[in-house]
Amino acid sequence: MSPRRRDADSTSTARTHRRAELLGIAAGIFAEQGYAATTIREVADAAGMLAGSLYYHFDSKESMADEILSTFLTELWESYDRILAANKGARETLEALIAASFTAIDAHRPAVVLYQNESKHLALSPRFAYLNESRSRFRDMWVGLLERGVREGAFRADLDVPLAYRFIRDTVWVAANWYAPGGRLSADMVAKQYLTMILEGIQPHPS
Amino acid sequence: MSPRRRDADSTSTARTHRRAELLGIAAGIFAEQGYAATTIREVADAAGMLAGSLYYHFDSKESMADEILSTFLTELWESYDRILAANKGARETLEALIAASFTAIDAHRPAVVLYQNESKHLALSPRFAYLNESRSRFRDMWVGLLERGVREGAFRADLDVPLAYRFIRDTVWVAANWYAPGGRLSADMVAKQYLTMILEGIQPHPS
Amino acid sequence: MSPRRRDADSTSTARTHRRAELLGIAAGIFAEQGYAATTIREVADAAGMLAGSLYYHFDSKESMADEILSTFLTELWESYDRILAANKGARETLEALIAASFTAIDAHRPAVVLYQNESKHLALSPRFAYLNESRSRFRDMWVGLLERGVREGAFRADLDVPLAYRFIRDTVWVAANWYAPGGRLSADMVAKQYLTMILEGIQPHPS
Amino acid sequence: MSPRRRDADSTSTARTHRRAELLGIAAGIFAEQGYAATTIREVADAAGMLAGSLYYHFDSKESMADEILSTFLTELWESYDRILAANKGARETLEALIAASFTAIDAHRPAVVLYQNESKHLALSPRFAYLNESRSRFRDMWVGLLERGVREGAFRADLDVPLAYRFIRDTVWVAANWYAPGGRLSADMVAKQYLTMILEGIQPHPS
DNA sequence: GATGAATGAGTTTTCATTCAT
DNA sequence: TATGAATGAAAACTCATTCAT
Repeated sequence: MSPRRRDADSTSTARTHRRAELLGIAAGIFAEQGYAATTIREVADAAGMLAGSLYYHFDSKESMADEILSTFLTELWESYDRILAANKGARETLEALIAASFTAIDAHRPAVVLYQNESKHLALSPRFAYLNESRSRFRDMWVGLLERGVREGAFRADLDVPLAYRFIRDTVWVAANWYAPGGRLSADMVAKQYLTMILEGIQPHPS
Repeated sequence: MSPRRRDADSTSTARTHRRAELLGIAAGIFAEQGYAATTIREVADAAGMLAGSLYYHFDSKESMADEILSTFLTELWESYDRILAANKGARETLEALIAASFTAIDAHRPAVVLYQNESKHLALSPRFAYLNESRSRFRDMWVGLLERGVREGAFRADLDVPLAYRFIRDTVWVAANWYAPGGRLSADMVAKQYLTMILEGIQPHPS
Repeated sequence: MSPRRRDADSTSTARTHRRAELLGIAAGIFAEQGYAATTIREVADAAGMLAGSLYYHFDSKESMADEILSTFLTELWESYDRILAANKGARETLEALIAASFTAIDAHRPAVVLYQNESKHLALSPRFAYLNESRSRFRDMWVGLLERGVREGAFRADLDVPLAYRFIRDTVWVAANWYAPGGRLSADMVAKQYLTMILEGIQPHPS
Repeated sequence: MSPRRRDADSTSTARTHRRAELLGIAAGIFAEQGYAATTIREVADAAGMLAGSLYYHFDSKESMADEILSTFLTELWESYDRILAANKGARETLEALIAASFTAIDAHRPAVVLYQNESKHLALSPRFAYLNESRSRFRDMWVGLLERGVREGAFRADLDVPLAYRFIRDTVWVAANWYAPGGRLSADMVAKQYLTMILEGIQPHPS
């Protein structure tokens, strides 16, 4: 509206875009090589600029990882919260959560790999305290869901819930390490297959 | 010949012991913090010596990782080969392989974590070519086993074998990240539970 | 000639004003933090602009220091030269010089601090040769004055003139580090007190 | 006594010596060029080693400044405290404090210059909080002494004590900027001359 | 006049490694 | 066997400066 408004908007939008672009590049390399093993220069090279120039956009290497992870987790929890709010049965909820997780892997594969591989060390620094919080919420969500499912008869009565929680959590997220968007299997198909294996196992049905 | 012969022998044994001890310390820190994020000084500190002193025992940081990984893989394959040589049915073989894997996790947890997290990057260097070989053998073993199981009717006919291979591989090895020797569940018990989940899933049996 | 002539004039005046304003800001920060420890960005922030924008006004960081110092020294010497031209007795001249110095501190405190702290290093570069010239003139002026005062009986006969020169010089200029314009004591009052201490010391008069 | 005792001692002594030596070199360059304008490489060059090697001895550039300043201040206060404990009259105490200050300048000239030029900025960081404490104690000591002297009739009744405190403080410490150990005037002689100027001024005695 | 994005040279710092003792 | 002191290469980061818009 104001004559300067469009400028301000386009500028701020452009900056946001550039940041996102650079973070995408960084996330890819962090995921591929590991955070500690990646140098700022490698990221800058991939972005077509000099190492120092990255510091115009970001405070530090750590703040890049921070932004990658927090952005990813925010989006992830939005999708999880939507599912939980739907208040479906245990089985359907589990199904939706797993599908959402594979959708997240599809959309943010490098961020997932980074989270998977580095969150343990990063969480030691106060700046990354939210990683621990997220982990707790995650555990509570799954354990709660599994316990409800056992009560409701959706899951086996003799399920070791804490163990099953880890089983599912690991199994799903580690898939980010090999999942290739655009490969033989789409995220949806992998999700469906994994769901079947998790629910019914790999043995033939006795029925 | 030398009057110190007996001494020399005992020294050499002691040296072997010391190496193993140091490698155990190194593996623990590598696993905890990541290989690239761990400094030689941290390892030396934990061993109660100065950084330079480690070089009396080892050529380089890389050679420590090398020795940790190759020792672990050698042992692992010995146990796998024994199982494969027994020529049991697909289901029993899978059962034994998973049990052996958890036994390995129990005995070499840091090495497993190191393998899990770093083998991808390390394998790029020729020195670690054996990592790739092991990975291939591993995949062939599992894919072969699963295909045989499908043929024999031990596993579901509609199993996506490559996917199931990854499912099992990831699920088992990632457990090293949280498994605590001496915790609530022994390696054997975790193996049994995981086996049930892998074979039958988490749903109640329709039977 | 040009139809924008009047504009151009007012613009040029405005430019001069803006320069002076920016130099004032820069001088303040240089004085507070030290020249080397101050970044162009800090100056720009304080001026409400971006670092690059300062380069529209000034060639370089060095040229800012240059302009701050040369402006200050030019004014200072004008006031000194007026005093020297009056050809008064040694005591009265000293009195006037000290008063003028405190007036300069009052008017150009940051410039004085900058001169005090940085002239030694800056003077190494040819661009700042005038700092050395000023220093020499300064010394000659004071040593000459003190020697004359000793000859005329205005100052103690046993005065170590080079030492007294430094004593006075340091004592006066270093006051810039704590003098606060608008504080308890005006520049005039500080000058008077300092003059008394320099002339008569802090002991009571035996008279 | 113990066979390893001599080794341990000589080692630790050697390290202390080396540290002190390096700190002396660093202090000299810091004083000459300013702390911020001095690079670690310059210090290392002067010490005949590579920049990185300095980090075997010191954590950071800042910690070098820290150690230089704290060592100096500790020694300075030891000498001041000895004087204050003697409980002499105001004039004699002032005399002794000024002499002690010039002795400190003689022994630790670079540290004094560093303190003089950089303590204001450094004191902003919590690590250098002791600089502010020292400054307060310093002011209290001098103000107390001057007030006592005025009461006892040792100093002029109309003395502006806070101003006189600054006058003396600055006058003495700034001398570190030009004082050359081994020059025309020894520290003792400078102290004596300064003391005369401070007590009696530069005018001839009316007596 | 000012911005936003970059450069490039330099800074502090890190760290695997070496080596005389 | 281990220490203490260093090396040297590379890391993260800084900052004065440039320039198209």
